[in-house]
Amino acid sequence: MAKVALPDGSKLEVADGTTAGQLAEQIGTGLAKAAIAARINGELVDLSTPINDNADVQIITLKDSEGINIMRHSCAHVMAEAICSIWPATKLVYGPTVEDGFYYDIDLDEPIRPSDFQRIEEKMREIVKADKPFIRTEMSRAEALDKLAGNKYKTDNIKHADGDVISFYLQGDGFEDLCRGPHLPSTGKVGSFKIMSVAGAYWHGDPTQKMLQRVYGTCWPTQKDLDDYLTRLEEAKKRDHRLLGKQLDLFSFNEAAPGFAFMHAKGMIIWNAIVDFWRAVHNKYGYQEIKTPIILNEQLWHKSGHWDNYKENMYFTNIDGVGYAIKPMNCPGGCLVYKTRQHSYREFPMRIAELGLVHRHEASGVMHGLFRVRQFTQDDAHIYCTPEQIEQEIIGVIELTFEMYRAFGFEDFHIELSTKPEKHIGSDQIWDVATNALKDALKHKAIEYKINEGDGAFYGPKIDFHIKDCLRRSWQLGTIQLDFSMPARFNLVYTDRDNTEKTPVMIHRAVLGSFERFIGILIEHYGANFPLWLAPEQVRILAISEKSNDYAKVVRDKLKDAQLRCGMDLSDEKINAKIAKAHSEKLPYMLVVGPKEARSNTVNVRIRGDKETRTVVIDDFLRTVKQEIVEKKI
RNA sequence: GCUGCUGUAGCUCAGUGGUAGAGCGCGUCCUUGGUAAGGACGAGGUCAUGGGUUCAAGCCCCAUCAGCAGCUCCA
Repeated sequence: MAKVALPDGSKLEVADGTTAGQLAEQIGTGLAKAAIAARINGELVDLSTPINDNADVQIITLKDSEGINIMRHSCAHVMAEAICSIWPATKLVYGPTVEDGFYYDIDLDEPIRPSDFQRIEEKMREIVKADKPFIRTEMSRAEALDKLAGNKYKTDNIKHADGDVISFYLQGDGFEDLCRGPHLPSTGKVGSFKIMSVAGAYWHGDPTQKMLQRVYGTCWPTQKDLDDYLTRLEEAKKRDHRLLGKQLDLFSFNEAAPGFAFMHAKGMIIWNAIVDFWRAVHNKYGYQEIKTPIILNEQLWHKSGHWDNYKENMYFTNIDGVGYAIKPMNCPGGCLVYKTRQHSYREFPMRIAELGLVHRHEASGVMHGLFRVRQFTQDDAHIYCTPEQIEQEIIGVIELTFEMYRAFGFEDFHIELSTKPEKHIGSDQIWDVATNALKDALKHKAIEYKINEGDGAFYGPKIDFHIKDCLRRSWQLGTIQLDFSMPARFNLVYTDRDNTEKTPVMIHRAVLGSFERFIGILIEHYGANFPLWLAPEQVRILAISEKSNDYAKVVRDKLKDAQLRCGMDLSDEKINAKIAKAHSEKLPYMLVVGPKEARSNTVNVRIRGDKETRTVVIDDFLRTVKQEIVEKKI
């Protein structure tokens, strides 16, 4: 008999050789039915795995996230079988689970098209209906390599696998695939699925390798779960800043300037509101603001290291036969400003901000609305300080960053620390000092972070602040980069207490990152329902009929005098249509005015997303909304 | 940059080798109204661009440009 410990602490005795699946039956028929895999002594295994003595065993069901993932992975195998049966020339590569689904990379010369999805799904349904058991077989690494000799993808997978035991899974009596497992007991346990998309993906993520086809699918325990997921995707798409930006006339793009955004009047109102706020916060945190040229002599970029490390991303031009570059970063220009006069340690830390317009040549395939463009405005700053001041300054930047993010209602962001890349300037020792300074500051603020080895800027390590868009794609906002190299390259100096000249430390930092991207993120974050302080049109007055147009104008003038961004709908439409239109334009406040309101000097206030209305005197309305703007209420 | 898909009215999209379509929006007129879209009429097109096939191309073929999804890369 073998002793088994269950997650609730209870102990159970089972006969030697009992499998995890049989154990589930022993615990209860309900559990046995729901069981799809097990965790024995911390390791996820098939239900067919025998249990040895003194094992901790947990039966995994679809209620566990591991269970869902196992089902999705099994679904990937079902899809692989379906694809192989339709296109026998298919060579399978790798089929992992991802958030909300799975994909399978395949090597097949004939492109799979969205119009093929239906017949793949039909084939998959056949396989699921046949309820074929997943049968695991194991062999040694050498045997596996022998078995798959000639299959470069699978032998490569074996080489990357841990341990000496290599496993295969057979679905029924036909399709077999190399796989670590575990899997569902049989294909019948696969829930509701859908093929989502197909796209190219390099083998091993390496652009020099063959482009494979990556078929994405999703899989959920029930049809309702799948439907809910698809509905969620639809809802998310409605928040897409590219659609909302067009619908609400905020910005546009044109073939004449791919990757360069045209900001429209309404978009600029949001932009300027953010700039005003940004200036106020930076003033509070002791920053000065400068502006440097967009075009600078090529020699400067040789000196800064950009020529050697960033040239592929830069645009160049020529003035009177002399080479110039369009700046991709603001730091060299900032260094020139620093050098215009002497500096003392007494001035430090010197926090110099710049809303700098930079141009970077991005590959054509990576452009993405306002999130990835070729021209953007960075809310940049360079802090010049002594080595002793680094940690405190970084802490200050983190506090400023959090204060700004909070003002926009962002709570869900994560932080990454990136270390020395292959292409870099500066000694290893300098990199260690800089990296540790960033780590210490994060530790001091008790901030959790992820490390990205080799992802730093070429001049120093960095801390990045990331946020997710409506479709859960992650985007970088702010960044803090420590730089010991650029000040030396530009011979920046300050006079220290002991009257000797020393090289300052430079901290590059951006909080919102790029104004363009940040506005895109805000559009998705709010679903374009901007808080009052950001809304392009804060209030619209809707006249009941032409007879009330004059009163509407009186109200409008009063609100304009109070600095509110106020529009007026005097069109030849009924009030219902005016409300519907204002609603579709996501107006925060609608003021309906008719003869009644004109008589009493009031407005009937209708708040976005609220069916209730109330009538108030104009001055009361003004007081309330002005307070809401001052508070930046979200 | 790579793989695949897409490109038709301001927007969203139908369109089967043989006369260019709808809804919304826009303009004019009617309507003068009370809380999420009143009615009539009208204007609006180099079917992305350039080649090719064909008696005939929005539709088929090739190239280019742009967009979308993903990969790689990045704020």
